Amino acid sequence: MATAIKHSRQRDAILTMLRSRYDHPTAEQLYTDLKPDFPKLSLGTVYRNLSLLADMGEVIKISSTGTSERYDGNVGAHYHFSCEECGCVDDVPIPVELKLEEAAHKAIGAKVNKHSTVFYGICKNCLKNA
Amino acid sequence: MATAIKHSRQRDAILTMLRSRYDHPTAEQLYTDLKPDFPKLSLGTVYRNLSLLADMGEVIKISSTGTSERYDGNVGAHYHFSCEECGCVDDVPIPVELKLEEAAHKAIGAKVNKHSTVFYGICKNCLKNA
DNA sequence: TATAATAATAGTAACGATTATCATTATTGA
DNA sequence: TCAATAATGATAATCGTTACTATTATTATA
Repeated sequence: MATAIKHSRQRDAILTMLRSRYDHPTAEQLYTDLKPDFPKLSLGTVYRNLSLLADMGEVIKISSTGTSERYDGNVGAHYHFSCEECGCVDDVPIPVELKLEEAAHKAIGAKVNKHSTVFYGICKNCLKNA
Repeated sequence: MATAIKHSRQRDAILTMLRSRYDHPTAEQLYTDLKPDFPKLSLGTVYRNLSLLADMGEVIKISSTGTSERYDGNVGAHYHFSCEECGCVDDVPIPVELKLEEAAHKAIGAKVNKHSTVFYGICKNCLKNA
């Protein structure tokens, strides 16, 4: 039988924090920001819970050009923008073209579960400072 | 002044091989497949040239969920599909929605240079074997 | 064609993000 | 309260990628 999942204050805190912010933090950033509340928190615990939450569909992992993965507590379909200058990742509030998934399915015969779109360029802030 | 670029048989071979195949190989795969022709080839050389070629716009780096980056010799705008079962990455031959870039620009005020879309699901082969 | 200047390579060490290990702690059901 | 066991914290290990450096290959010039 599947292993039962037990509650954990750390996991709750990770999910709560992810849902309360919109900067799509890395595991390291979450670790740093949760440290004050959990002085004994371990980075491994953050990673372990993030992948657990991702498996459970509570969290989304954002893979973009750059070193580390970022996480998002908003699991609804939406787009992201990644700044090539400062590395920030923002949400892009425009309607998601879900019909592309159907088109992709027809084109290659695969079962398409989701799609991920990341826009790349220079963010508003970096444009201003240039 | 900028450092001049000298020819290199290795770089040519990497680019030629990338352009001749459609499986979006990793640096490691390219290294393995080029080894017979270049017995002294170094993995570092493959990485160095891939990022050089990417900077020159001759090659595209595909970031998807999974461990290593994949590379594509087709630099035209197109979509990719990543199989959650076998890990293969295929092209998705459907028209690219370039107007999304304009919509993204209007929505967040950023300068949008490009966008990358990856579909996720189960590929045709894996569906057949299931 | 030989030579000098220097970019690129091969080999290897270093690095950083992520995962695995394991003794200890926290959660949960009885 | 207690027993069973999942989760943690601390740390080691892994793996993809980058950096370093002596040697080799390329290229322009004499």
